[in-house]
Amino acid sequence: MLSAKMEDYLKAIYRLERDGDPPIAPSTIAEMLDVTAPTVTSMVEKLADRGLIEREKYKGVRTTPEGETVALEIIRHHRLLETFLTEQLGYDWAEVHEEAEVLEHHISEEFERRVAAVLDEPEFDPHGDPIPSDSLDPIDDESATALSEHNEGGRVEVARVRDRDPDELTYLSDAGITPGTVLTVEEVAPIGMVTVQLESGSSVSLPDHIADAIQVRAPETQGEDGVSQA
Amino acid sequence: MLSAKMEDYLKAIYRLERDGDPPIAPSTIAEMLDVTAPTVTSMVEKLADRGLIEREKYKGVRTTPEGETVALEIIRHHRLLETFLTEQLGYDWAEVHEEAEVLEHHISEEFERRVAAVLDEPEFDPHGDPIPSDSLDPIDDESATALSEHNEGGRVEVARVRDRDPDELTYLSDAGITPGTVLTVEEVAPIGMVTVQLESGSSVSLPDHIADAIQVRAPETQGEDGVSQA
DNA sequence: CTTTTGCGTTAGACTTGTCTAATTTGGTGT
DNA sequence: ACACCAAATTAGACAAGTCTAACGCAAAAG
Repeated sequence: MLSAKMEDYLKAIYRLERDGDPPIAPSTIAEMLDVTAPTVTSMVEKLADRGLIEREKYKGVRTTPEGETVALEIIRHHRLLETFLTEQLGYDWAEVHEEAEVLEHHISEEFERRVAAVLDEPEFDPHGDPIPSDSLDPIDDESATALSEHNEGGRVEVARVRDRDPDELTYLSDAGITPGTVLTVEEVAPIGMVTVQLESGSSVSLPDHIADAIQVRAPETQGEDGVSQA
Repeated sequence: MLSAKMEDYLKAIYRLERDGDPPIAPSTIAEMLDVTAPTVTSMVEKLADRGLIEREKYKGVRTTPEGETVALEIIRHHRLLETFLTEQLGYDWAEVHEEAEVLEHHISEEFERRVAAVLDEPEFDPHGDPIPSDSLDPIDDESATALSEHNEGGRVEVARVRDRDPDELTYLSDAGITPGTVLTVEEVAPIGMVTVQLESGSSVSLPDHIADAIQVRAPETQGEDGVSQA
């Protein structure tokens, strides 16, 4: 059996592979998990022994297919739990991350199955992140672009919000911005700020680091066709 | 913060106090938790240092009020989870114990509150065990008697089933015996077996160890007054 | 082609929870 | 009162996961 810690490392490595490029340097892992470099060295040795990552000394690591499957399993747990907490227990999207971060390591496969069934096999979590399927096939993550890359006048739909800061998430949902929200880029100020206009007409200004975290795509062509992820 | 292990010891000690009498001997704790005696010695030292139990060397331990509160908190988590798993996720009462045994250590206070609210502040879990209130006051456990102590002809209502063996629990629920079931003692055989008759007319024979685990009380005088725990 | 410098690894220690083996304690039986 | 026995404690070891300090590699700078 894998420990919760090993699962955390695997999840972190997988995430870093998705963003940057393999191999992933120990220092990067250390920073993400807030541990020291020697701690990472000893843990990656263990994961490599188990065949969950490939390791090249002094270079870095990359997940093996088995390691990727483990990471996807944990991510599936995490996102199912986040969805469950919001839909069934009335949590706000700002609160769910922390709770899911702990529980993801402790639920059984039975629990996973039953939650997925109760939620009707959801495909996206409350932040718009895709939930890996039961078969744990790799997910394609890259169909959306950051809001910060769009120019004034662009009309887009929020796909995902890659921010886990509770205050910032609460601010966004209070402002009416959640996955599915359609908005227009009103102004890109040169001082590190983007102002968007919602369909309700209200304007919201966002600092760059938040505009970076908001992933958007072309709006649903129109109307309610029922396949929106919200 | 308390580790999951410390919580397990506290819960075990509290349970043993409820059954037998304090002080609780280390060997008893060791057996319940399936660890060796020296392991218990070192753990009770730690718990005593933290003020959660009182310890008399070579005698045994007893919980302090703070220790009791911790135990009740974990028991509340456990029983709320068992109730939640059956009512909201469709688990069978035979399956819930194991899952709750793990999760009880990992849910937040927020999760506890929300589950309790969704379930409308339940007072009993699926096995008929009382759920400690939010204020964690000690619960009185002793209003019921074992089915095995009743004589032929006695008519009783099942209050709790203190058995966690999945096969036995499945057998009982398949036979129609769950908390709230009214039954009559049909025969007490001298070979370690009790036969009861359900209101449906069907008879069920039970070995002593199961009849010991079934706690009963005088049936609700009659009719549906809505305060039954089922 | 050598030196520097940053990052990674090695060495060694600490904590938690566990074990086995050895020793001590306290009550029992004669 | 003494010996004995069962149970508890002490002693010492180990695995997991972490740290700090010391050392070594390898790529960049000159």
